[in-house]
Amino acid sequence: MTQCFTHLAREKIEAGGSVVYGESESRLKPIIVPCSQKEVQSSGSDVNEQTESQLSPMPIPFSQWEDQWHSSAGCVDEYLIDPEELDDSLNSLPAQAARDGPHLSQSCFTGTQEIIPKLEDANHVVAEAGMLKFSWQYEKKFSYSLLNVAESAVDTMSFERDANGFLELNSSKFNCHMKASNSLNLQSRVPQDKQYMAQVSQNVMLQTSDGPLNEWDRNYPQYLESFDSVEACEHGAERSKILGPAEDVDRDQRAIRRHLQFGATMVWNGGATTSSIDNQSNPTKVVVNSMLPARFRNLKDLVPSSQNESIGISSRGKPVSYHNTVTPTSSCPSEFVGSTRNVGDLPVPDFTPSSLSSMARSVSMHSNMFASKNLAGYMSSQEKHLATNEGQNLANYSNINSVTTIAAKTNVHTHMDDDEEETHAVEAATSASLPVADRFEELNKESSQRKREKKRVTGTSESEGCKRCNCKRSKCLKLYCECFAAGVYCVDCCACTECFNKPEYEETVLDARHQIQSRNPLAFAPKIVKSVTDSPANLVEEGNQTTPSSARHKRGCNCKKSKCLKKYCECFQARVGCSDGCRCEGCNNPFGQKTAILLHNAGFTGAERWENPCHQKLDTKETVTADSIKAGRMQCSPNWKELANIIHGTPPVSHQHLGSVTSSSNPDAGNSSNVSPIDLHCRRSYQPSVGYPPWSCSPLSLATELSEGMPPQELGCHIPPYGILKDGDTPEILRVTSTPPKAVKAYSPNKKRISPPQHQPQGSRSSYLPSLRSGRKFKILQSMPSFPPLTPCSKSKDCSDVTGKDHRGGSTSSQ
DNA sequence: GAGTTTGAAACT
DNA sequence: CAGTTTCAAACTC
Repeated sequence: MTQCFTHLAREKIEAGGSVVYGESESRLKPIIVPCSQKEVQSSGSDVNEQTESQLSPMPIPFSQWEDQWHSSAGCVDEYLIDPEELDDSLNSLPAQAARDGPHLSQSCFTGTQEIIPKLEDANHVVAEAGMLKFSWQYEKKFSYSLLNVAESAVDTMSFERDANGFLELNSSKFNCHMKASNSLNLQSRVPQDKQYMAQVSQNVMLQTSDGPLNEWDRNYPQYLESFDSVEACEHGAERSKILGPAEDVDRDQRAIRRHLQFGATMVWNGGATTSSIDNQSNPTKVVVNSMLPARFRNLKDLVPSSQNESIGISSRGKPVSYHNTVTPTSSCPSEFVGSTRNVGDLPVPDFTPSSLSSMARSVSMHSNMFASKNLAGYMSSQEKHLATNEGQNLANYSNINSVTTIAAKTNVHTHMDDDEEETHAVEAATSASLPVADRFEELNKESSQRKREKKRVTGTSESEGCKRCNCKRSKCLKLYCECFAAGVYCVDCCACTECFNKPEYEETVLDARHQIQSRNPLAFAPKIVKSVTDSPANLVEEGNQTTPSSARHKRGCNCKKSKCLKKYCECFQARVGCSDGCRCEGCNNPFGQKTAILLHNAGFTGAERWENPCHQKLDTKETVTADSIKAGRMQCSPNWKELANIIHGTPPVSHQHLGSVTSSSNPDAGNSSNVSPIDLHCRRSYQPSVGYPPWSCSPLSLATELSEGMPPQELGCHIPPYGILKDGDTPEILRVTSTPPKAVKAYSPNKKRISPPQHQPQGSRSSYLPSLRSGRKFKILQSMPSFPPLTPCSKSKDCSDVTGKDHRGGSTSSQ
């Protein structure tokens, strides 16, 4: 699938406290322009002119970036939005921004009242070649990790304000040290043969003016970059194919468009120039490849809201007042991020109730004051209910003024129903003159009581689309807590006690997250990973939920007694099949069983081997029992298996470049026909990269990419041939490679991947490649040190995060 | 709804 | 890093 990433149609450019909307004038230089370079980057629109005076006096050394990577030819800007699709109000945004800019800068930068919309947690994006761009401002903390699949490198950068209030970025990976007063802009060109998975998390701290909060609220979207602005474009991809019938899309998007403003921008500009150009000429061919529901992903959604555009259309076609727009962030919690599905050739988020719930939860987390209430208008009633509650209460907790509250209520009144009483209570509390903290405590207490009562009545809050935690002792600051693990704050419907996973305890939450991430940098990554290009044929439907058949649990389960037939099993719970990464016993996972094969090869007699059926194609020397096949146990995704193999084969290579490994060491070598595309993919991806361990491939990314294959699945999914990827299925990275194929033969996962750890003699792991199961490999990779934190790593925590002492990960495998 | 089971997470 | 403990969800009655 030819895919490139572009950025949203209209860049919102913030510089020095002003909002600048990048228009077509910057097409050839898709950079979020720092103020000082604006005149260079753009041809000078009215907007720019008007806001120029507001620009920060501190330029961002973009030139450094450009010196290093800039290739305008390689990053032709693309504006995915079709002007014709923009309604008048949207089309007027730039001018409007120009009008608002100065005003906003005055009202938003000088205040003293602090509001802390949470834009915490991750947005996981897998992107191919292109231009990664960030633009943000006002953040107190911003961390960004980039997993370079191709180079097997992990970079973590952190951004924080220094003592002088300057935003500071340090990154050795990008050879960058930047400071800026109000905003930072960063871009990183992604080579075409590279593929990244980026994880961004941030906390945004905004200060409001002494002006009306609703004013701030209204303007907020213009100050926050669209976070979820990773866009992919694909030739021939019809918009309707992606987003559904245009009519529906328009309706939905019109309604939701401005409620998805996010705290930062993460933009990929299409690196495939040809595609970019084509897409530019045909902006309707937009492939959205991010974590938002497709219906939210039209670029319109990313266009900042404006004061003028105060009327939208609800999902029910009713006008909805948006003048106090809430702005949920698209920074999705991991579980939602991992929950995408495909429509056509395109990945779109899973809209199952659970996903929606996750989304709603993420909204609450990421934008605690910007309720999900608007978003809720596009959810199922259950989800609306949830979002309404969360958003509403959080909005109030966040010291939104009564005007906003009332307006917010208006927005969601159609779904208030039995929550109305609560809302009133919240409003009352909100309007009271209690300190925020006290108010929160009070509300929290009441809320807890209510939700417990509610839960008692309904049996489970989940029936309300509100599946939340019930933590008693973890304080919701450990991964035990589902909310915390999902990267969202606990909300009203949680039944937790002593909960610290609330906006009020931001620091505590962050500390806890750092601590956990220090053990496992990817602890908050999606547990379920899937191919971003998973085709609809790969969807396993059951009930209302759709799970990509190629999706797998990142780390695998470890079930012993449940046989992966109960929700104890994380794979089962996630409705994905088990894979090599699983250490389960007696796997009967209906979504796909792990393949258990008894290998009778000499030296491995008696060892239970978890085999990849697709390896049959790769390694004919290995024996797979016919019974296993008959038993339908060859259910794993070939790609997934390959992932396991790759992972298996990496660390023991002893840091040697895979490409330098002679093919003679590989039985597969010399017979390229036996090498699966995935193999090629990964092997090519493992091209030596200076300074980076060749195996340091992101398991998540790999998994995501590798799972493109069509794993045979039960439940009636399409079952393509093992190990065979159609040309169209071949990831671009497979086609675009600068590494000679022979380098691929560096290792054969098959030949050495033998037995699971528990059957292995201690200490013998290194003697043959893979003895490690992928689960453990995942952990290994997760614990893999990041790029030499080139950066001073002001955040020692962050540094430690990636230096990873997480060697514990596989410990559970021994259970 | 209390008690039990289960497996992930955390700890040692 | 294997073994153990803690934890909370899932499950059973």
